[in-house]
Amino acid sequence: MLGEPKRDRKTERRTATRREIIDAAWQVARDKGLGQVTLRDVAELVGMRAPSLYTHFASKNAVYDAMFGDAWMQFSEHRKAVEADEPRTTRAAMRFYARVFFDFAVEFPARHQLMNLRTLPDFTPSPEAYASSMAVMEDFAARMARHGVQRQEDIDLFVAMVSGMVDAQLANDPGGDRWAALLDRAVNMFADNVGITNERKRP
Amino acid sequence: MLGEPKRDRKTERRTATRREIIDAAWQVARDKGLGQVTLRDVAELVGMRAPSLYTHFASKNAVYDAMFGDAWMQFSEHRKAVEADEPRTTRAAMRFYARVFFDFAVEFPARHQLMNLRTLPDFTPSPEAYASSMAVMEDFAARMARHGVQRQEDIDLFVAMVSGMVDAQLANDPGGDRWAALLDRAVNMFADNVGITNERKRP
DNA sequence: GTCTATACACCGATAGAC
DNA sequence: GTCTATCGGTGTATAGAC
Repeated sequence: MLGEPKRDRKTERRTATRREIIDAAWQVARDKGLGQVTLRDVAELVGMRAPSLYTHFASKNAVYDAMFGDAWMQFSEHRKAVEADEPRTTRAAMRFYARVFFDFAVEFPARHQLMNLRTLPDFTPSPEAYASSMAVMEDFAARMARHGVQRQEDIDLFVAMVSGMVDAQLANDPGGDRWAALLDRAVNMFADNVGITNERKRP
Repeated sequence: MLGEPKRDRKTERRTATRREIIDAAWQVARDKGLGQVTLRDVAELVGMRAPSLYTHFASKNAVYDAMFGDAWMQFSEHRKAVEADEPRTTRAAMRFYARVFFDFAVEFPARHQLMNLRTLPDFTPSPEAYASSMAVMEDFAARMARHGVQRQEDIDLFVAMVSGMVDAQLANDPGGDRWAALLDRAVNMFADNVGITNERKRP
């Protein structure tokens, strides 16, 4: 009797197709906006008809859900990719965290909208997709803890502040740097508030 | 010969109908979400057919534009209505400004989305509508100036921070108070940063 | 199993009768 | 000024070809 093949080629093909569909959806979102993603446009980019997408996703919101999880995965990988540049002193590290998040968000507003706002009709991330968001937040909290910032309220304040800078930048000065130029100051303001008194190094 | 009538009854009726349409659109936005506003639903609420709305507005985005201007008018009037409660000391006044804005936004997320985010497909406020937003901001800047906060960057930082708290509250803890409870702390953090050293009174 | 063809209900918008 | 009729486009669903 033959054993099972080492690799399940059928499953591999399915996940590859899902990957293609998600990438196509990102491209449409980047070109036309998050809310302007239509299944017909996505299907055309991957060389299919719109109804065929239902073979791979149960609904359009299921595509959004996969994109939500994917976006936080992207951020997680991007953070790892720039990890070598992370400064060793506390305040500089915090400015770095904020800048990485800010630039990532502003570079692709539709993705930021999906990740950090709840403006899509009838879409709420599934628990599985939300988990990838939580993983990033917990990783961030751990880094902040190493700098002596332990409390959840501190993390919440930092995140809301940086995200607010992003939204102000996108809504009131798209393409400019009016709020980007204020980001370092905002982080220093936060560092003062949580009692970071010097540029002490991490252990 | 008869002179012109003192009041233009036809114009009055037209503006009254526009008012009815805008109010109906707000009701739909509150019930179903900003992006779920359909001309058919709005028309039904005012007792008309959808195409008849085009007699009063050139497009659906023209309705959104009128709502945008109306929303900032609403905030302006609400601010005046609570003016008597404004504390006389600087930090308390700033906490008050933030709280008034925060509560106004959280009470009606769809309105906040229209006022402070740019997530509606193909909608950008017209210069006329944006002017009512600018008027509110200039009034706010004047109040902050009386407390010794003069620079535009300071105002920008304050606004982005408070708006960020609103979005974090709506996206990550809808109906709760996780970020609402951090608002006073955020304002005090800002006051420290701009050098408000005491609870000095306004002149 | 995967995809195509087709249909449905709804959307914003326009044309033209009255 | 409001109506009916209608257009192209949308998300969704199902039947059936291969």
